[in-house]
Amino acid sequence: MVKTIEISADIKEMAGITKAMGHPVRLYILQKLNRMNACCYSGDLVDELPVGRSTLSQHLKELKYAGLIQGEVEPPYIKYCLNQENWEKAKEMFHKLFNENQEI
Amino acid sequence: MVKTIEISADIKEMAGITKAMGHPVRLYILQKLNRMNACCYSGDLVDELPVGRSTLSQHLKELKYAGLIQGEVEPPYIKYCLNQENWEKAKEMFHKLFNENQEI
DNA sequence: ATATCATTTCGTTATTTTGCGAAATATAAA
DNA sequence: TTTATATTTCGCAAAATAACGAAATGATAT
Repeated sequence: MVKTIEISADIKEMAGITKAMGHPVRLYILQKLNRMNACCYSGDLVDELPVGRSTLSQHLKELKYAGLIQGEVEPPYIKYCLNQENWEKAKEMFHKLFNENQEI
Repeated sequence: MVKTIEISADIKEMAGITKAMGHPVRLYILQKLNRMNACCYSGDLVDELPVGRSTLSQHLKELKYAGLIQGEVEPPYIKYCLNQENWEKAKEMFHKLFNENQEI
C-alpha cells in the first residue's frame, strides 16, 4: 500500500521562496534592497558582506532564480533591485500564513 | 587585506528561522498548526504527507530546534503544537522585513 | 590591439540536507 | 512478562548547498 499524497503547489512555491530567503547573506540583501527602497551593485555588497565575489554572485543568482530580485545590466555594472511584483507576492504569502487563523 | 565584516545577529536569527520554514513538509506542518489553531500528532501527519515516519520525525525535530513548535508527551503519543511565543516573534520578524520601507 | 574593470561561470571541496529502513525507546495493554 | 503501539534515533546513501580561486565574459578606455 503506497501513499499517493502530494503537497499543494502553493505550499511548494512558498517553500521555494522561503528557502531562498533562508540564508544570512541573501536575507541581508533583500532587507537592504527593501529598506533603502533602492537598488545596488554586486560591488557594493561584496564590501559589506563576509563572502567573496563569486560566492556573492551565486547568492544573487539564487535570489534571481527565486524571482525575488532582478538584475539590470548597466555596464560595467549590474544593478540589482527587488522584483517588486514578486516581493509583494511573497509579502502576501507570509501575511496569509501568519494570519489565516484570524478568521471570525 | 582581510575583510572583518559580520552579519548582524538579528539577520542570522531570522535566517535560521526562515531556513527551518523553507521546506514543503515543514511549511505544511506550520500552516496546519496555525490554521487549525490546534495541535496534532506525528501519526496524523504521516498519513497526509509524502514522507516516511523517520523522515517526518526529523522535520519535527528541526522545527522544534528552530523553536517554532513544541512537543508535549501524551503517551503513547506526542502532541505537537506551535510555540506561540516564537511563532509570534517570527510573524513580527517577517512583518518588519516586508514593511520597514513604509516609514513616513 | 591591449589593458582594465565588474561580474559571472567553472571546477573543486567540504558540509549539510533529505530520505529511507532497521533498530531502539518508552509507554500501555494483555 | 510478553506484546503492541507511537515515535525517535541510528547508520547510511544520494543530492543539494556553500564557499573558494582561477578563468571567462563583456564592455570601455588607452
